[in-house]
Amino acid sequence: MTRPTFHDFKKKALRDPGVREEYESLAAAYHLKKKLIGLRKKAGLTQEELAEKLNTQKSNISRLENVNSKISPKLSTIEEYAKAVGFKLELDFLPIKTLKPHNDANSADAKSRAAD
Amino acid sequence: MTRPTFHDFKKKALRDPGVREEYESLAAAYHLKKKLIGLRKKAGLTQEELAEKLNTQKSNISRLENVNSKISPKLSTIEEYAKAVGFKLELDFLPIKTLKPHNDANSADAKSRAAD
DNA sequence: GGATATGTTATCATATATGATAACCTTGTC
DNA sequence: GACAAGGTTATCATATATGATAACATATCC
Repeated sequence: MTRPTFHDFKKKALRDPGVREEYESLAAAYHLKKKLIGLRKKAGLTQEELAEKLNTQKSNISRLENVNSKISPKLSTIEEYAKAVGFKLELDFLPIKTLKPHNDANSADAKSRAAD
Repeated sequence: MTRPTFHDFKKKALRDPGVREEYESLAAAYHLKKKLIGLRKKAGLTQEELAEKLNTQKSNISRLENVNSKISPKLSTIEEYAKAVGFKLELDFLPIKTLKPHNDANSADAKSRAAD
């Protein structure tokens, strides 16, 4: 694959505190939905086709993907969506960085990554 | 009642090919709850203390963490929990290895992922 | 224009997560 | 035994995600 993975991008981007801040804010709401759309299209599926795989309606897929909708989906919904488009959802818990006045070269952030 | 350990659960689940399909999500759910408990304890909080930080009741925290509960929490619930114990939730989508139609009895599929 | 494909929005019904209260169970301490 | 701390379970009320149907909007193609 020529494109950098999300992990690669993330790793690099998070080194920059400015980028990190934006990343954090986007992560929750906006990023997920764009991510889902991207995965679905990568799988070559329309909303209607995906809806059929998930035994639901295209309007519900639209609502899930729509940035304007304020819903916070259930975990299982995202998991099923991911599986239907060929991906597995993984949850990572990253320690919240308490910004110290000066931080050394090797921040312990990535090391103390708390996910499996 | 006695709660099943993860190994008990895994053995039982993998023994029956019929539940193989379900294994991923169930294991993920089991893992999540264990993960949450670990993070809370690492933060040095009791269920009651965490409940207070989240403006809710300890019984609700228990329900969320309890393996026996069949709920699939909202993403926002997990996010808020994580934040309250000092972590940030990140979602990653990992491509599912597409298996060849060669499915004999001991496919290593679930095995490789189940390793912890 | 008419038709098709894709996605959106509105609305209602239903399922389920969460809030809240109370009772209960262990374990430990006195 | 009495008590407290930490966690569990049951139950009800409420909030909200999801299921379902229909109408609408835009393209695109004939």
